[in-house]
Amino acid sequence: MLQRPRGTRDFLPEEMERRRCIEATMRKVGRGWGYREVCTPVFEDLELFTLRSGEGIIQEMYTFEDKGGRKQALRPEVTAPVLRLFVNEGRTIPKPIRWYYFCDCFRYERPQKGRYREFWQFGVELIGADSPHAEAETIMVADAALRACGVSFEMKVGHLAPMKHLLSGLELVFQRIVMGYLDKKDFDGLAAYLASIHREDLYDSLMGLIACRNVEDLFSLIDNLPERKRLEKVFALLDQAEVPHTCNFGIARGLDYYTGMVFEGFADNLGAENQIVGGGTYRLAHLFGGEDVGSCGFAIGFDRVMVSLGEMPVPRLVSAGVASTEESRNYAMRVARGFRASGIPTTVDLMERGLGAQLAHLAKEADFALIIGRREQEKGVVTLKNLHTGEQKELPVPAAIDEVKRFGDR
RNA sequence: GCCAGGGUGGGGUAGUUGGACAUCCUAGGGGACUGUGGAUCCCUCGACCCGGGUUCGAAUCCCGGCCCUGGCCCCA
Repeated sequence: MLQRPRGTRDFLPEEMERRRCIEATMRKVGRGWGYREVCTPVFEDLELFTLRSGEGIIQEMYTFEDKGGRKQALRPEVTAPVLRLFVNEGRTIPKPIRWYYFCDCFRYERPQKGRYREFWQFGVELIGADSPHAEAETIMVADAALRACGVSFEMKVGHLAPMKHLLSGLELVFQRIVMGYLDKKDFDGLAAYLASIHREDLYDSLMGLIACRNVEDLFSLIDNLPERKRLEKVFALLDQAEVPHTCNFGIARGLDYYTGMVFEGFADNLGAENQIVGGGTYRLAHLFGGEDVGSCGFAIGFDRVMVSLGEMPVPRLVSAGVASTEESRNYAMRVARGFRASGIPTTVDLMERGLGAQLAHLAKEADFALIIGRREQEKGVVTLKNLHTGEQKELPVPAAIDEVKRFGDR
């Protein structure tokens, strides 16, 4: 038998309803902060992603050559496509640009809990602004989105400037290696590496830096940081907005295009793959031939949010189904049309079953049964049966519709 | 790429010191039943992950692969 590709998932209606509900919550938060949805192709020129992240990522992407010989890739993330979109079409849009997206992405990696080869990301990009207010807003939106969904998480906020300041005496390649060790929390490896390049002196200050838990700690360690004012402002804004967070100046985010504030959020109840959001301030547009605009953004791992939330109940549309005798079928169809026109999902029997069997089936799927036979047809009414309580009464169609609506969505 | 544990009808399971038609529940389909049946009765569909090997005989033992679940690595 054919099976679905490794690392992918099928979703049955119940789970889809749960996913759509959470998705709608995220969209609503994004929209509420003034972000509007954009959509980019599911595949792009491979170069778009290697420009952003380096050749090394090719082995973790779904790549292919199209019939014209072009090297293509399924998108492994959405920031690069959105910035490409900005460079192509966004130049004349007034800044700052607030965009959000909800897209599926693809990575060829070994699947495990919270990691799939096809996964969904909700993210925002704030293009053309990287002020402290912009940086703070980005974190606030991420926080609001996760909070609205009911996720329990911890937000760690940092800034690249202090670390770059400490490492300013090193060449860029060495800086990256050091930041790699710090990102992995491999302190033994770090010490060994620093020794190998004869910069043991950096070890203590680096360890001091990552031990900082607030800006006061930080500036007692480094008092001549040029970015001091803006950094203080970001954290002050977060405090004023009462966005819970911890400071962590060891966040390196492993990429060169991040330029300032960086942040990561971790779900409280997940295993190895517990990072549910990541973002920061970056400069990327110039790589794609655009103007060099500062931007901020984040991406939420939607599937991890779903894993973290578990099996929560979701409001469901109240639904009805017609149980009718064959002779009254035409009248029943008319009644069903009226219910549907009022926004109530309504089914009719397709199996030519008896009235009893129709009711038996409806009891498993619907909230209300609309029993329709000769009696109802002659009087122009419907017998409305609440399938949860078993109560039933004869009502004119409009009154029956009101009754179902009054029952409300569950 | 590495480590551990697992794969029996659609879902959940019994059975593995090798031995007959592979157990049960549930879901699905058909019929009886024709104004209340989420019922009852009858019938039915449907599985040992794949490929080799050992053996008279393999769901059961061995090897390889695939997939699943965790973890490591990576994580844009």
